[in-house]
Amino acid sequence: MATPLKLNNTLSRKKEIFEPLEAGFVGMYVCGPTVYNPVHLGNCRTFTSFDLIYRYLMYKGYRVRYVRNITDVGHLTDSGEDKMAKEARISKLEPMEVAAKYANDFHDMMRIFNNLNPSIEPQASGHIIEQIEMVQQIIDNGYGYEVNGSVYFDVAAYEKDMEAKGDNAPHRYGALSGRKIDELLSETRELNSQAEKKSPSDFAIWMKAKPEDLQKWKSPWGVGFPGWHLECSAMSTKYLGETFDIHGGGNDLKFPHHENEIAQNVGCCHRGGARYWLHTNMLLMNGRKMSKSDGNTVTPDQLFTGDSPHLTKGYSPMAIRFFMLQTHYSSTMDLTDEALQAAEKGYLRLMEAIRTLGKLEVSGKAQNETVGKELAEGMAAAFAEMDDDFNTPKALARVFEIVTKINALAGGQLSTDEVNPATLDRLKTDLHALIFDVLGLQDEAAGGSNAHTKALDGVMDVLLDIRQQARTDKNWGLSDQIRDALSEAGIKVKDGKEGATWSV
RNA sequence: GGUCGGGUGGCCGAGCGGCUAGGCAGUGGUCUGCAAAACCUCGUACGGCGGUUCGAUUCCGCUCCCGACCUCCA
Repeated sequence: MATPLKLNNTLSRKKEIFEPLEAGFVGMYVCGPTVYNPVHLGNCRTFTSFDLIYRYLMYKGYRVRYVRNITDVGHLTDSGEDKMAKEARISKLEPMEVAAKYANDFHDMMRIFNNLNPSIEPQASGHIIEQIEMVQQIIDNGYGYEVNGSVYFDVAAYEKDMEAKGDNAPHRYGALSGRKIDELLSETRELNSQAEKKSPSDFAIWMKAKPEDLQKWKSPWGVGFPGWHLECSAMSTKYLGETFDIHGGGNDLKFPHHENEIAQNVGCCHRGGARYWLHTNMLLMNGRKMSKSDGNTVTPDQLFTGDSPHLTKGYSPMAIRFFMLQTHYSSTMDLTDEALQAAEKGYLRLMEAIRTLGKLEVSGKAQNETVGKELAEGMAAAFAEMDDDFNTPKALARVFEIVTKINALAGGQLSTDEVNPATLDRLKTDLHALIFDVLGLQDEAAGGSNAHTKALDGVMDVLLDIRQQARTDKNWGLSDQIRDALSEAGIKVKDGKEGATWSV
């Protein structure tokens, strides 16, 4: 650990040095998807961001427990219907079938983007008992009240106690999202249960079920279901404890979801849950919000196939992942066809350079090893950028400076005498670790070791030998014919100083 | 309307009180039978108007525009 890991804590709005509760261990909770429809591309970006954070924490040597939930109950639409139930009704499925269908879809997409599985992936409907207990505890602590079988969180009562603790109490309601409690209290909102609540800013932690509701459980307050927000408080507490290290999620969840989560945690356990909050920013397309209603949207599958009016072609999952990595997780990211093309080329150049590095041999005969030192410094700088709030765009910038040097060594513009073999080995190890283990990229063009790729290697050797003979004989017609025909077949031939190489 | 975050060269996108981001595209070269690739070179950008400062793209104020949340959405 050359430099300390710093991260931007959205709770304090400051960049802070990360110190886990228990040395060597990290507990991280990330709000997962509500599984009522196919995964949104924005979801992919959010979870890819946390994947990289997860990977980097592990690279730093931490043992990480990464909890990412699946919400399958309690999340209501604006008309007050449960999202799961609505989809179940429309598609004539059991709510659990809806959950399974879209959870599977979600997992498939996570795998395609090479996101690691979390350590634990709890589902809200599987933690009803924990949620009921939490509601009870909140009531017992004086922050919840029951009306007609529903239970609401009493924001005013909560805030009064927090205020009494002093102005700097970190868990005052609104502290995370920058909301002013007075404004929230005076806001009038058209919610279904408005009449039952003492105040508009109160929110349901347990909701009475209507007869037609499909997902409902018995509770001390009658048959009902837990409120959205509660599942995250209950499950993070269960698996990570009343206080844990990192809580993440999309920017749009800051309010009310995360604000309410903190209130529930404190309201139940007198502790606020996470010490560091991380929020990822939104994905735009062509400078505007992705929105189904005006057609300014694209699905992950469309992105792969290119089947969209917004795209000129399809892009591979790793090109897209690389594209995401070129933007900091906390910045809005603008998806455009042009930007994707640029990212794809950059990704391919990076992969090519890593393959070149694998074949590179150096002598280290020169005394000073000047180039070797630059390579080592560049690599250290890249990791230092990762330590600075997971700054992947800057880390990649350092990597591309290394890429140029690798190519120059291979092309003869830089002398291989200037790099020691040990330095080169170290570079190979570190670069692999950063690109594949931490950033989670994969070399899509790298051949496997199966019989077909071996056979292709053999065929290519034969063809390139024939072409080389033709070139020696100055038979340009034949050599160009081979090159053009291979190009047609999707194989690029590149003539280098030490013979030709090829790539798919 | 309220709260918050942005507006950077042709495109995307980092960053910062004075010193090269990086990728892609473009310029001119080197290499090559040609081409591609690779390498070298160049480009002097920070929405507008003021202010603070020896000096601001970077700090402050105002203004315009965009986005997020407040209301379903990562």
